[in-house]
Amino acid sequence: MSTRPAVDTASDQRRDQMLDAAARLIAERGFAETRIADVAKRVNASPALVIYYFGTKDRLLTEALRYSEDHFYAKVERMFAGTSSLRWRLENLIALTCIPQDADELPGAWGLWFDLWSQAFRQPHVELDRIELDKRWRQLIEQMVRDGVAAGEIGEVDASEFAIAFSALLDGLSIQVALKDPVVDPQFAYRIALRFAARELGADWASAPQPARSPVPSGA
Amino acid sequence: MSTRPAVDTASDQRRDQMLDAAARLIAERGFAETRIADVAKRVNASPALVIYYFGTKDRLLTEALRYSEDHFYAKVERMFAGTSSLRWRLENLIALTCIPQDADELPGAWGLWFDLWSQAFRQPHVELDRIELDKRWRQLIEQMVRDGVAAGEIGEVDASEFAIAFSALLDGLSIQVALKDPVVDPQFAYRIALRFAARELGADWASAPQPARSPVPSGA
DNA sequence: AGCGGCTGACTGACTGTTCAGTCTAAGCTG
DNA sequence: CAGCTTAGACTGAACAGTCAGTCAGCCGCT
Repeated sequence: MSTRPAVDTASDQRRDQMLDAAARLIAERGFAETRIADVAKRVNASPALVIYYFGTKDRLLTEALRYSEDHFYAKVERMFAGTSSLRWRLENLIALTCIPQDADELPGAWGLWFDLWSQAFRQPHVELDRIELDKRWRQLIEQMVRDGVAAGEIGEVDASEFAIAFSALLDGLSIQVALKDPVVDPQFAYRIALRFAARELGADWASAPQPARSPVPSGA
Repeated sequence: MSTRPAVDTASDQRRDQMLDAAARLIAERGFAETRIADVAKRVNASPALVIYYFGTKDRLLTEALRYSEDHFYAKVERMFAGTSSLRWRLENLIALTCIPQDADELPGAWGLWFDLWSQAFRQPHVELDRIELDKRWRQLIEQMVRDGVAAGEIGEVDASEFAIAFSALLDGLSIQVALKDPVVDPQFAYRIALRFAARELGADWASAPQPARSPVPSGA
C-alpha cells in the first residue's frame, strides 16, 4: 500500500507500537472487548492519538489482526530459511502451531485466530484478507513439500491437496490445544499431525524426536 | 440440570423462543453485536422481559450458544438412529458439517462456532462447556466407528484416535467452507474428509456417491 | 511562522439493567 | 357465585455507565 520501504519515521514507529499493543490486547480480551483507551494506555498516549493515526477503532483492530498474522508468517519463513530438510521443517511447523509459544515473544497468539474468523465470517473486507492469509499459508506448506520431493526426501505427491488437508488438520488440532482440551494436549496434537503427514507423504518417520527449536516450554 | 421433563409451561416456551432468537442473531451478527433489544424485538417482547428471564445479557447469550449446539447434536443423533451403515453415517456426518445447511432449518450455523471458540478461549465457564461439547462429538464418532467394526464393515482400528483426528480435520475443513475459501469449496472438503476417513479406517470406498439425505442444496 | 505530533475536555449516542407498577388468570373465601 | 387476594408475566420510562469520535488549541521542532 505505502511506498515507504520500512519502519522509518518516529510516526511509523508509533503506528507499529499501537498495532502491536492492539494485537496483544485482542489476543487477551478479544476483539469486541478491546477499547481504544486500552491501546492508548499501553503506548502511553491519549485515546485521541490513536484515532489520529487510524481514524477509526475498526480500522485499528483489523489492521492489528493483519499485522499480527504477518509477523507469524515472517517467523515461519525465517525458520524455513534456516533449513532445507522436509522433516525438520515439518516438525517445526507443527510445533509452531500446536505447542504453546513462550509468553510474549510474538502476538501471533491463538486468540487472534478466533476473532479473525469471527470477523471474516461477517465482514466481507476481512473475509478477503483471511482468504489471502490462508492462501499464503498453504503455499508455504506446498513449497515445503515440493522442495522435499525435489530433494528426493520423499516420492511424488500431490503437494496442493496435501497442503489443504494438512492445514485444515492443523487448524482443527490447534483449536483443541488453544481451548485446553484435556484429551488433545500439545504432545498428542503434535503426534497426530506428524503421523498424518508421514502417512500422506509416504515417509516412514517412526516415532518423532521433538524438534530442536521451539520445543515444549517446560521451563522458561 | 432441571428435573422438568421437557418444555411445558408457557413460560418455558417463551424462554426457548428467546434462546432460538438469540442463537439466530448471534449467527448473523456475532456475539458482541447482538443486543438484548434485538432479541426482544424478535419475540415481540420488551428488553426488560429478556432480563426478567435470564437475569443478564451474558447468561442469555451463552445459554443460546449451548442451546444451539444441543440442537445440532440432537439432529446428528436422529440421523444416526435412522441407519447403521458406517459408510452412510460417515457420509451424512461430513455433509452435515461441510455442506451449507438449508437456510433457517436450525440455528446450528457456523457463525456460532467462531463465537463459541472465542468465548471459550477467554471465559473459563464457557471453556468447560465447550470441552463437554467436543467430548460428546468425538464420542459420537467413536461409537459410529465401533459399530462399524462390530458389524464387520471395517477391520479393527483405534476408534478413539480416529475420532480425535477426524473431528479436527472436519473442524478445519468446515472453517474454510464457512469462510468461503475459493479453493476449499464444499465438494472439495467433502472429498478430502471422506478420503481421509477411508484411508484411516482401511476401507476402500472409491469415489463417493453423494449421500442421499442432506445433499448439496441446489434447489430448495 | 508553520507544521506535525499530540492532548484534555467534552459530547452524543448507545444500551444493559432497574423499578414501580399494570394486567391477567387462577385460587380462595364466605 | 361474587368478591377479594395473590402470583407471575410483562412493560414504559428512566438511570447510569461506557466509549468512539470531535475539536480547539498547545508544544517543540525546523
